[in-house]
Amino acid sequence: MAEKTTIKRSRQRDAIVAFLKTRKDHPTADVVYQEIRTIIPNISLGTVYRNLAQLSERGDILRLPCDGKMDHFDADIRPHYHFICNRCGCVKDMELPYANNMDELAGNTFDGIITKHNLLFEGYCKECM
Amino acid sequence: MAEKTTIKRSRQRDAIVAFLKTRKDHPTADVVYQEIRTIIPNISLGTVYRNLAQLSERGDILRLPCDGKMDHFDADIRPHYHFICNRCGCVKDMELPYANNMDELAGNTFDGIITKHNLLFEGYCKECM
DNA sequence: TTAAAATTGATAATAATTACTATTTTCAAT
DNA sequence: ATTGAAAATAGTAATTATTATCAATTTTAA
Repeated sequence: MAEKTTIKRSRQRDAIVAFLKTRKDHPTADVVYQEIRTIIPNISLGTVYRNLAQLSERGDILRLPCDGKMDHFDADIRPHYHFICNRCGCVKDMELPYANNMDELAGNTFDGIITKHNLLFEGYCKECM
Repeated sequence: MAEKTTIKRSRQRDAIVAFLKTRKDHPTADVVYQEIRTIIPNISLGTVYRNLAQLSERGDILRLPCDGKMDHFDADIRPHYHFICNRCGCVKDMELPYANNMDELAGNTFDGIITKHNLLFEGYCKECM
């Protein structure tokens, strides 16, 4: 039952995490791939996808769904909201306080269990205005 | 400049809108396709995608992005929030009041223009609990 | 009725992501 | 340090959802 699975470190995964920590712009999988390739030239794109998925499932990074566009990834795991520019596609942090009680509040009027919420703002960033 | 484009009605598009209006569960494009096929057997999947895109761009229906899963479509165009079940994937309406001032509020702490926001709740529906 | 433009069905193409598999790497127990 | 089982990888193939293409059909204003 309890699928015990030992996690072993890898140079590739360490590099992905280290790279994400240097960036504030929440790169996509393909950007991570291109950048890591400058360090580990023969890393596979599948490896990048696999590790981004594993890391976000473990809670070591955040996966940011962006309304149909490609997911972005964030090494800052503190819950916070994001903005996506409809022109250039950049993703930025919002300074709004995170609504910790939002799920509980929403649950009061919902027949089921609410485990989380995702709030994404859209518009145009200052560079695109 | 102003791309004036006359819209002509079509049996296929009328059928898609009519179908969506009979449903409260916000179907995906492929569900729309399967259902419309019982009325118009040789309708093309491309036609369904094309019309769902056109209709949502015109504001006649809502496109609901669902955190990486397939988009769902809603004939009820009054702004409201949604929930997606992480087990069965169903999408349901939330009864929460829509925050009309959210974009303006968020704009106060953001250097750019915010045109809209998308709030999606996740968890388990009552059938899946 | 007619003709220009929108729409369609059928199919091909694309883009993003996942699956597969033989090989390599990691690491706990010797 | 050595070993061996499990995890991870590179490279590639396959899949999935969606969009593009285009000749033929349909719509609608004049």
